[in-house]
Amino acid sequence: MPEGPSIIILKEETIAFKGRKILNAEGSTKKIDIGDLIGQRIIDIKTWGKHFLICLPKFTIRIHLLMFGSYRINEGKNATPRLRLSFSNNEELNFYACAITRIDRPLDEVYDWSADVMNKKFDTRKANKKLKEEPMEFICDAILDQDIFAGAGNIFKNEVLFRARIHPLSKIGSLPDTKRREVVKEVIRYGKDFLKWKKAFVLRKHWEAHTKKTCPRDGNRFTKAYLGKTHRRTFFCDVCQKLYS
DNA sequence: TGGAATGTTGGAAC
DNA sequence: CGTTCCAACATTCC
Repeated sequence: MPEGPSIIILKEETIAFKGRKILNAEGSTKKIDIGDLIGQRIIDIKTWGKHFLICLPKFTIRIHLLMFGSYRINEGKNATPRLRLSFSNNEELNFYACAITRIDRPLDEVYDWSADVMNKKFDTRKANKKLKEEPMEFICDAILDQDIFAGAGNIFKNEVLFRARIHPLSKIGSLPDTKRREVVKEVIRYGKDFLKWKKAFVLRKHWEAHTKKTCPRDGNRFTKAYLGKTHRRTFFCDVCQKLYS
């Protein structure tokens, strides 16, 4: 479900609930006091990276779908929702297997919108600067760093490195300037492609590296390895993806 | 059918 | 005290 573009789709599907009053709230979440939501009006719906944000007058509900989270709009499914919001006209929002937290501070204090790869305010120069400040980091870790690329996930990582022809264990500090900038550019470009393809239900069809066995460029067998700080699965071509070390 | 996967967190270990 | 490591969580698919 959940890399940045999927959360954009979630927002588009729920933005009509902006202005609606929550008539009832229930669910199995223990991280927030659900009773506080009842009677509140949704004043906005926002996203930051993989965070889905339901803004109420005095606080915000943050929903993170993690790896397995899901949602249903105006219907349920055969599972206990972590959070269900009910509205007039029998309309409802259901969220399952997600992490829910409450944010009491102003969102502009909590979030740097210019780090969100799906936000038009994303600041390419800042991202480049942050990358430069971590020369010893592997590039595969940097792409997953939500402080630099909020919303980018493991699919982004594999696809972006393939597009830029960079080996995942390249050190940031060893990348030529043009290559480092290319990474930033490709993250944003892949975000747009991801959103477009996901909406058309053809995301997987367009994977060039993620889960793939052979390189579409040269036919070489992809390497699959669990790399970086978080040991996430990484697919890459030893032939065409250059190691900068 | 056991294992793995688009992810994060919190606490233990050092 | 900072950093690193890992278990835990939870659902779906092959």
